[in-house]
Parts: sequence; structure tokens; C-alpha cells
Amino acid sequence: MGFAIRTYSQNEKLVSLRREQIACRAAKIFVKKGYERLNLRQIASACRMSVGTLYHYIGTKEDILYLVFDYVMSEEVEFIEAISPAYDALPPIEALRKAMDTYYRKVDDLQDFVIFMYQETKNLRPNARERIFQLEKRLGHVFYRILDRGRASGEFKISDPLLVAHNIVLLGDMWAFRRWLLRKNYVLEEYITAQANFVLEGICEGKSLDRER
Amino acid sequence: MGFAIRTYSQNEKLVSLRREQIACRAAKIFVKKGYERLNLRQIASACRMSVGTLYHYIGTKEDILYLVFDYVMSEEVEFIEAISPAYDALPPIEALRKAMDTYYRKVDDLQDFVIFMYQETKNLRPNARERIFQLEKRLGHVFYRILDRGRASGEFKISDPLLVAHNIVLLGDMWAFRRWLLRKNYVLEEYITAQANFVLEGICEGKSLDRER
Amino acid sequence: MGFAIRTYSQNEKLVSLRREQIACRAAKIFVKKGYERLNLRQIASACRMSVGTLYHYIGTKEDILYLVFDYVMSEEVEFIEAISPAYDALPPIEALRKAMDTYYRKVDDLQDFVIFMYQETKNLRPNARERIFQLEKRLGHVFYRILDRGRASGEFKISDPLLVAHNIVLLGDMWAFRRWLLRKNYVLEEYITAQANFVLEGICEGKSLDRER
Amino acid sequence: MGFAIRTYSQNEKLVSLRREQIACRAAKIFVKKGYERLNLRQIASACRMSVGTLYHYIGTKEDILYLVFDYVMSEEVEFIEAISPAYDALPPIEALRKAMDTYYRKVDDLQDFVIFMYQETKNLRPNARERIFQLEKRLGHVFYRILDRGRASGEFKISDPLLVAHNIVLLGDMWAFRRWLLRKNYVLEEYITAQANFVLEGICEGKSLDRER
DNA sequence: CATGAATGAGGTTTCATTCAT
DNA sequence: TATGAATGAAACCTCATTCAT
Repeated sequence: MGFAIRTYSQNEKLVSLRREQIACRAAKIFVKKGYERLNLRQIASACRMSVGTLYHYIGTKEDILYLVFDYVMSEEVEFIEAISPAYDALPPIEALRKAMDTYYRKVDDLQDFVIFMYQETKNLRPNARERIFQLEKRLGHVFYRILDRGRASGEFKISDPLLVAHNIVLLGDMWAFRRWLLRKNYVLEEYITAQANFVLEGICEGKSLDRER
Repeated sequence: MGFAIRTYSQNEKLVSLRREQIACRAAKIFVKKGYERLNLRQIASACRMSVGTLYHYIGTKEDILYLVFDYVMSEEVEFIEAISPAYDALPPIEALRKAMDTYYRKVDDLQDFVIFMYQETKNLRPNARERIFQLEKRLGHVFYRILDRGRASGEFKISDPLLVAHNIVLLGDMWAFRRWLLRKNYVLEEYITAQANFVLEGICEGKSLDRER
Repeated sequence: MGFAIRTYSQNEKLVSLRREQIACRAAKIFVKKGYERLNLRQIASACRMSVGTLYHYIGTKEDILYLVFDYVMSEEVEFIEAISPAYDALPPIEALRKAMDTYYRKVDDLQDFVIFMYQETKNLRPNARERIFQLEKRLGHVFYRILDRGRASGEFKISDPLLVAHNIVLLGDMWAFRRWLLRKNYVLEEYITAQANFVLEGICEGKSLDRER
Repeated sequence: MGFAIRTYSQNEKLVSLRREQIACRAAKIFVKKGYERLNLRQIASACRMSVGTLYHYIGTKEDILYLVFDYVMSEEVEFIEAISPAYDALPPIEALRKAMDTYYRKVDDLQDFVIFMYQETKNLRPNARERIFQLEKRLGHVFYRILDRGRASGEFKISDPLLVAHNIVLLGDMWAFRRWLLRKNYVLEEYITAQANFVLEGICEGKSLDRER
């Protein structure tokens, strides 16, 4: 892990349980009011614990931020990775559309959290930040695999699949933190199709793609 | 503007002068340490004023954040817009490459500030936030104009130029807040070329683009 | 005793046993880190008990302080008193030298504890403090007996043997709490001889004392 | 000084003034209730300042302890040193009696503080402690000068004047922290005479001293 | 106009003690 | 009997804001 969070308990099971409670419940108020704006009393009450109990399982307020990050990012990544094998059975174009659809819907679902991630990353200690970066890498990898397969089969022509993979993730995240602008012109489904087209037009060999919409 | 910042001074000229001093100098430490992490004493000292003087020209700590946002965004937008007319003389493909090169270099230049923008937006009051959004819109518009011209001339085929314009801005910003990842594989110039290719491949009619690099 | 410590146990044997464990083990960390600086978790762990168990045999954190005081003072006094009768067989001068040697070496041995005594006395409840005072009195009495015998035999000329007895004890304690200063000029043996000479020169009739060293 | 206390003020005069206020007023409640037992609110209120103001002139609670130590010790030492030259005009025996009388009366005066000193020394940071040690050294030196002069003139016969000087100081301090015992047998004046006799009997050549009382 | 000393509410963190298991 | 999780009051310290000079 790179670093350990202080706890006064020896019972590992309990520590895990409580930390998951903390992460899960704190996440809800963190995305609403922001990390710095919430004090320990508010956080503890949202976690349905006393302040003292909270401090049995964490060492610092910042540890809670890390727990929340890790919890939600892990959920997200695991959710995406879980369906990843299913894409192998589909032709690359379709697989990419499906993967983008899945991820972009997830972003829509967790939009408060995505914004939260972009805004609070700097408050993390470097080694906690490193762990989050690893999770983001895994997220990009799901798209990378599809792109690579398409390239191998000759359907895609991409000079830099890693970059494209990250672009895809980022354009999904944009749905969350540019919503004030995008919501005026798109509903989610339109946005997904539009960005999928944008990406596919750039990478499909011979313009063979069947333009959706 | 949407809202006014409290001041104890009647001398408008002086108010403007002091506020520009504040914005310009506070910007430097805000991007380094973050808004919430800095206290008024530190900010005042960075502004080379006393705390009391600072409060003659602002009403609230948050006002400083707004001043900084407005100042840097304006600088950035004015910089981009200033050269925008020059692109009209170039063929659209070249114009887009040039505009991206200009903006992406600016992002590299102001990378701390770009991150700062993404991270501190939440701390702004809604009407201050609205003003920032307008500036971002104008930024997107610079690219929109080029895309639109290319579409009119038949060189580009784009179903949604506004979206593409925003994608271009965002992929530039990514250079700042994904630097930990991108810096491993790219130097700035490579990144600009790669993203320009990515965008142009998606929008150029007949694949006529002369692939750089 | 003057006051009783709360316990939840009826088994008196067990209570005594546990309390001795507590006193003996807590003493070791108390002298190192100080009473106020240690919390119950640290104390319990040093006592090789859980916090809960600790509270079966004490009522208050302060009770532990008292147990430690009492335990170490008793040890010290018993040690000194145990050899006290042996001095009766020696000529007073020699007896005094021997007694001082014994006590001063003990102080050197327990120097952390002696300092601890001087520093933490204030944290005791008055009746606990009274018990400690009694023990100190008994310590002074060991020297008093020798002085009194010397006076009776005409070898010593002392107007106030009780005062001298206390002076002797105090000058021994000084080895502990002025160590930063004394250690520069003396090793323990030199210090003992020097102070013994200082005392004996003051009380010996006719300067008959055989100056050592 | 070896270390500096944090302050937010640049005005050195004011800093000195406020710190003296703090030292002087905090001393009064420190000796009554003990350093660890008092919280910042109580201390601030005793200093007739708000907690915030207090923290303009100190960095840590411990700094207050140091200020108090330094203030009272300095007062004490300066008081003693101020009269020190006057002793040069007196014969050594008389000078020593007078100096002891002065110091022991001061101890009686500041007895709460002397106890406080012995009890709280451990709570000081090492470099603060070092400064206190220096002051104690200067205190011993006042007596050392007299002893040395007596030795030079042949009136005293002392193998180790530095040790005797420290013994004198310590036996004075004993009046404060053994008061529970000494008060039963002595009033201050008797105690001073008794200890002066004890010391002089040990060091006077030819028992020439005119025993008082 | 400019200053920076003063304020006290509110922040995070610790800890003696209890009590269900 | 032994445990250690849970509690919440209270500790130390910070800081945006005011206002007398």
C-alpha cells in the first residue's frame, strides 16, 4: 500500500468494517459539501459514530479523504473491469461503443464524485495520491485493451493507443465537470454517441464505421 | 459582473489598482499552496500589504479567490483571443494546429494555475462561478471559429463543432492535470502533435491531412 | 492508609497481586516519560493488561501514581532500613560513611525515580501525599539514629541532629536532580566522599575525623 | 538564547512587554495549580488577554512555562546578584551569614515558585532547560565568591567550594519543598541560623566561628 | 489611506472512563 | 475475570475579521 493509517484496534476485521462504513458514509457528504468545508463533528455524525470512535480507525482527517477516494475509485474501477472481459467477444468498434457507454453512464451516476476527485486530489498525501493514480491507470487500461485489439485486427489505425485511451476517459469525466455547459445541448445518450463518433472517426480505418445516432 | 466586492475606498482608480496587485500577487501563492491552506496573513504578505489594507479593498477571503480566478482567466483568454484573428489568414488545418500549439503551450506555462482552476472552482460563490464559465466559453469559441470555417470550406466534416472545440480545450488542460502520467511518454511538442493528429484525423474530409511528425 | 482505592474484585489476594504488578511495571515508564505524558493505553500496555482489567483494580489514573510512589518508596526505605541495624555495630563515623555510601548509591541507581518523586508529588491527593511524607521521615530516621548515637558517645557535636539527618538525605537526592552539573566534576564515589567529608567536618568533635581520599 | 519563541508581531518592544505580562501573571496561577492542570483559557484569562492574543506572542503552551521560569528565576538571580558586591566589604563569615539570610528569605517569599521549579523542570524543552541551568549556576556563584574569599584569607578551609556553594543553595530550597516537615520545628529565622551554623562549622578553620543563637 | 493588535468561535485531536461481551 | 470498543468533553491551537491608532 505504501502507507498505513493509524488505528488503535488490533482486530483487523473490525478495522476493515469500520473503515468501509466511514468511506461509504463520508463519501456522501464529501461530494455534497467538500472535504475542507466539513468538520470532524459533521463527518462523525454522518458516519453514525462518535468523534472518538472515528479516531480509533483513522489517524488524521486527511485519512478519511483517502478512504473515500480509495473506496469510490475502487468501486468504479472494479465495476468497469468486471465487464471488461465481455468486450472481448464483440467486434472492436462495438466493444468500444459499449465500453464508453458503460463508463460514461457510470460518470453520470457518480458525477458529484468525479468532480470531487478532480477538486480534492491535491489534498492527498503523495503516497495516497500515488495509489489513486494506479486506479486511474487501470481504468485507462480497459479502453486500451479494446483499442489494441482493434489495431491488431486492422480495424483501427492508431499511432498512440495509450493516449487515445486516456482521452476517452477524460472526455467521459468532462460530462461531470462541464455539465453546466453540456447539459444545455445534450442528454446523456446523445453525448455518449457524439463522443463515440468523435473518437471512432479518428481511428477507424477506411471510414468503415456505421455512424450511429 | 453579477456581484460587487465590498470596499471602503471611494477612489475607483485606487481600488482597481490595488485589486490588480492583489490578484496578480496572490495568484502566485494560491497556485503553489492552494486557497484553503493559506491564511490572510500569508496572503497579505504575498500582496505586500498589511491585512488591514487588504480588507479595504475586499470584503471576504473568498473575494480574493474570485479576483485571482478572474485575473488569470482573463489574461489567458485575452492572450488567446488576441491572436485569434491571425488564424483567419491560414488554411483551417494549419490554423487549428497553430491555435492548439498556442493554447497547449500556454497550459504548459500556467499548469499550476490550470490545476488550481479545476480544484478551487467549488469554493466560488455561484455568480462568481458563472463569470468563470463565460470566460471558458470564450476560450472554446476561438477553436469553434476555426472549426466552423473549415466546415464551411468543406475541409472539415464535423457533426458537432462546439463539442469538438471543448474537447480540444480539455485535452489541452489534461496536459496540466495528468502530467504525472503524460510526462513519462511525451515532451510537450510531441503531445501537441499527437493530440492535433488525433483531432484532425477525426474531422478531416478524405484523410487529406498531412500527418506531421 | 488514609484512603482506599476502588476495586471491582472481592478477591483480596488477587487485588494485591495485580496492584503490585501495576506499580512495578508502571514505575518503569513513569520515570521515563512522566505521569501526565502517559495515557491509560500506554500504561495498561506497560502493565501487560488491558485497560479494562486495569480499571478493575484502580479507580482513577491518579491511583496508579499513588501505587507507584508507594511501591518504590517502600522498596527504597525497606532497603535502607534492612541494613540499618548493621550500622549499630560500627563506630558512628564509619557508620555514617557507610550509610551515606549505601543511600547515595541507591539514589544513583534510582535517579530517574528520585527526580520523578520531586516532580510528581504535586499530582497526589493530600492523603496520598501524607503517606509519602511518612516514608521520607523513616528514611531520615536511619541517619538520625547514627547521629544520635555519635552524639551520645561524644564523638559528634550536633545542635540539631534531625536537621542534619534531613540534610544528608537531601544532599544525596541532589546527586539525582543536579546530575547535569555534578557529573561534570565528580564520579559517584568522589561525590559520596566529598559530601561525607562536608557533613563530618561540621559535626565531628575536635576534628578527629580521618579525612578520606 | 539558543531558541526563539514564535510571534506574529514585528514590534519588539510590544513583544517584550506582552511576554513580561504573560510571565508575571501566569506565574501566579502556575504555582497555585500547576502547569499541566491549567488550560489555555484559564491561562489567557489570568493574563487578562484573549487566547488569540496570547498566541500572538507565544508559539506553544510550553513557551509560557519557559517564560515563567525565565522571568522568576531571572528576578531571583538578579535580586541576589545585586547585593552580591555588598558582601565584599564584610568579613567572609558575616558575608556568608548575610547572603544565606537574604537567599533563604527569598526562598520563603517565593516558596510556591521554588516548588514549582523543582516539579516542572522536566516539562521544558532541553534548550529552555539549559537556560534555566545557567541561571542556577549564577546563583551558586554568589556563594562561591564568598567561600573563595574566605579560603584565600585563611578563614575557611574548604576542599570543594563549588560543592559547598551548591549545598547552600539546595539547603535553602529545602525550606520550600520540605516545609511540611520543617515548619513543625522551626520558624524561618531559626532555620537560617541552624543551617548557617551547620555550614560554617564544617568550613571554619579553628572553630573560630561565633556560634549564634 | 494604512496598519497590525486583538478577538473568540471553531477547528482537529486526545484521553480517562464505562460497559457489553 | 478480562477485554477493548465506544464515548464526548475538553484540550491546544488557528484564523477571518474588526477597529483604534
